[in-house]
Amino acid sequence: MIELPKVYIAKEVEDKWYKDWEDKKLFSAKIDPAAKPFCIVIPPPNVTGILHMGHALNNTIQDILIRYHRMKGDQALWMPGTDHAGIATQNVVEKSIAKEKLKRQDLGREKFLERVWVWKEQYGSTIIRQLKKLGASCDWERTRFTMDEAYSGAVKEVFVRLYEKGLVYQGHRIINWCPRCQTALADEEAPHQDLQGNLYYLKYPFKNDPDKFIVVATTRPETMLGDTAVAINPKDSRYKKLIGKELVLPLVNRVIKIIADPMVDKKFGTGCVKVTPAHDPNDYAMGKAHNLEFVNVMYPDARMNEAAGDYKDMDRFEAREVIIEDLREKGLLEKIVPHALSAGHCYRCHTIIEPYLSKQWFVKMAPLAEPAIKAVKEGKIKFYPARWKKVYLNWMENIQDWCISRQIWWGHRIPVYYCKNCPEKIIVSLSAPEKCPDCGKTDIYQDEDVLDTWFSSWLWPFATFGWPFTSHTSQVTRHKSEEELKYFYPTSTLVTAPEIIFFWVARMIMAGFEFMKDIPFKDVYIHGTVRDIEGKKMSKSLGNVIDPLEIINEYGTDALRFSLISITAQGQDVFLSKERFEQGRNFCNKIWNAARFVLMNLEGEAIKTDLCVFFQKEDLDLTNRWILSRFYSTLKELNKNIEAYRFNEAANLLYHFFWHEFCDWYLEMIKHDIKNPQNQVVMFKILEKFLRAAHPFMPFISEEIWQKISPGSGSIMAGPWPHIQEQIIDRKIESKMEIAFLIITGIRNMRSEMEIAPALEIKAVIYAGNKLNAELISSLIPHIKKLARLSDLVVEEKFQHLKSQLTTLVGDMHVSIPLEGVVDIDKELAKLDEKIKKAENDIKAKKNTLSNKNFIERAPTEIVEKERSKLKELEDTLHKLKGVKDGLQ
RNA sequence: GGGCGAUUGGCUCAGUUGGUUAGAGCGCCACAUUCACAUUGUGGAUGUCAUAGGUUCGAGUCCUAUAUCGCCCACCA
Repeated sequence: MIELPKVYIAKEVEDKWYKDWEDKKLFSAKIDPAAKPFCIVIPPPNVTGILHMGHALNNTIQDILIRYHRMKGDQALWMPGTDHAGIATQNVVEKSIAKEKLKRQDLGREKFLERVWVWKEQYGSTIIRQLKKLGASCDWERTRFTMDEAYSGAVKEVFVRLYEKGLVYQGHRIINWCPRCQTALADEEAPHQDLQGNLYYLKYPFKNDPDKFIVVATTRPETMLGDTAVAINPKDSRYKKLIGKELVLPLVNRVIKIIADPMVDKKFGTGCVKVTPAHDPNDYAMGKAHNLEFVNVMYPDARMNEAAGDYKDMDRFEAREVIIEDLREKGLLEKIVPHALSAGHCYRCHTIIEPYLSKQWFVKMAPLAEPAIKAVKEGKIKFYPARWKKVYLNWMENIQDWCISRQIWWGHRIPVYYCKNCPEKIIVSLSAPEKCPDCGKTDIYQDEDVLDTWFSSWLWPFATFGWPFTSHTSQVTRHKSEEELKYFYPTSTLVTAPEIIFFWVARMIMAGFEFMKDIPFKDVYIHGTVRDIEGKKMSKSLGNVIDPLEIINEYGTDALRFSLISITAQGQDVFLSKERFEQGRNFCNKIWNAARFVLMNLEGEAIKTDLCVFFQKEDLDLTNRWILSRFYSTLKELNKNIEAYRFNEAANLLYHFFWHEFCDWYLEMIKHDIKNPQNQVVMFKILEKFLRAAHPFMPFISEEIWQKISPGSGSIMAGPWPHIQEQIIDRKIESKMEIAFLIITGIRNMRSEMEIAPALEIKAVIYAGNKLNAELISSLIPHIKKLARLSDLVVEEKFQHLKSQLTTLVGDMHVSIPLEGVVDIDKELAKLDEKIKKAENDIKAKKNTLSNKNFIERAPTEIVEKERSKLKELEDTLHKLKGVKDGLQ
């Protein structure tokens, strides 16, 4: 007999087993030609990251897949690592040095980067430690960082290769500029958000007739300082004749021309557009087309610059106010109309983006997109749920060039060098050239900018294996890495959130084709976003965050994982409240106590007995055959659902089987005959196999119990996944038992209705209807008697109408309980009559109310409705009471 | 402007190619406690599956509109 404590205390077992798994290197995967590879690369969390519910969900799903495949015998590799997260990390470290009243410029590039590395060493593994708390079975020895030396080599290699292919180029363009982070951003990094702004109508006087104006409408009046034209639509009859006329730009007194461009919408505003080529992408295009001057009026921090004259040094929004006031004073402001608009916001600091003209590096995307589109269209890569395929294709088919240079310090420095003597010369090279290839001088300096973080993470599925292997010092390790990449690539499944599709998923597919000539992964599982119970995104500023570590602390990791998974329908957002985790905790406790019960009652030999011995003998009774059949049916469904990424279904299968079939029915049935050898073996085997099947979902409790029941047999995670025994699955047996359950429930129901004390044993008669049923029921008599608390159960073939017996129908069988001597029938009848009388009176009263015209007309409709439904309820009750009375007589 | 998702008992949600009587968790009501588990057990109540049409032998599921909510994308100044 093995004894377990009464309550499962997660805290006391989790760390112990995690350490044991790590010590035994159970997470490590290696090349095994005899096994199938199964590989997941983790979406690398930011080094600045701390575990939130999104991570918890994302990594639980990955861990389930990895543990499942590992138990199935695959070489399951979960490649871990972190992302240097350029802007985010730089911001964090800048904040930290700000406490010392320092700016990064005070330290200088080198010193600042030293500080970032120190910070990274100190805090960068926080998220890794937290993933371990979650039970993540990553192959930690492989942990990569996107700024590792080898990884950085891959990034450089890719830049150089793409440059040589003509796919990386430098361009002078309007890009998304974050004035706070002071860097360019890619389009995806500047998501649009709706704003309530104004449309300002400004009057621009004609040069030759200063009393007359043309009126332009703008949402950003401060940019007027940089206007170099006013545009109208060439087909606009109102303004056609004005084309070529000159205006005097107010406040700056620059003479600008009226030009015609088809891009102008006649219907918007006045139909006249101020053109600011240096501050708006459309205006930029017009500026190019019409050969206009480009006047940049802002500093990189969005204060107005010298070109803004008197407004110099004002912030852009302050300048906006002042300019409007100045124009108003001069009578050049026609009106201000409230106007809803949307503007890009920095995805790191939420500052409103300034479209800004600058020189940046870009990747030409269309050629890269082509094979990536094809692969998804042809189904080589599948999205789960499939609807994301459309989102992906839509984006890919309209892909824009990717701005990859960032004006920050933390990141991969662009491998481009310039010669001070040859200003036009661009040297793209993996390492710093010693001298200029043109003039031979050594006055060489590197591009100041770094690369977009995503320009490194798009290589994650293969760069983590050491690609392109140039940094390997020895042939042996190089060979090993190359072989590993061959074995594990393409990886199996990518698990991520929808907002990452463009940033990362799409780009990995492109990089995969470009550099590996193959897809990076076969399946993409997109899970939902974790939200609070009101559907709001969890965020610190809203204060609605549920901290997974707090849940782990309070309820246990398995409770967290199980609860999270069981409510995550494929691809749907998850609405969470703290109470949800009680379900997982309760389930853990149920498993714990069932195991405790089994172990308490287990005799030594059962553990060692081979289940197959019984099967061959075919001498298992109905109950045991039933639970075995149910287990394997469940297992079959479980496999199917895990493989179809239907994790909630999988979790619910485990839950339902264990709680409501194994505990509520099976254990209750065998309880009174628990020392029966076949019950001993079957209950033990089911527990054991269930633990294995539950392990990917609930790794800790399954291991803890496993170790109690199978000491010395190694970790459950290294053991095999239960094998489906098709021959045990028997629908007939299952439906036979279902009939028994219906009978038991029927009797319990009648007992409850008659208010028969639970402890009181009564008699029951089953009129089976035919011989077959009669035989079946007879074999179940002990179970039914026990579970329905019967002193006696008689099975008859033909139904007999007897007095004082309450009957319920189960299929074609009548299940009756004689009430004579059990309840005082006269008393019951009297009670019933009283109830019936009261119901009838109530109904009368309600009907009276409802037939009162005044009431119907004057009372609020909801009150009337309430009265009506009350009446209906009463009528139903009456009907039922009469039914009960009929049965009793 | 385009696209996507959601709408099912009091609450939160499942419901996989259309197929018997639409499920779960939580909550609620009644009963049970020397029994592995009150983080429990037994029983119960609550649904015109958003609305209107259509296809079908059959629709929560498919089609077409409509409404409400949410999300994503987009260069209307």
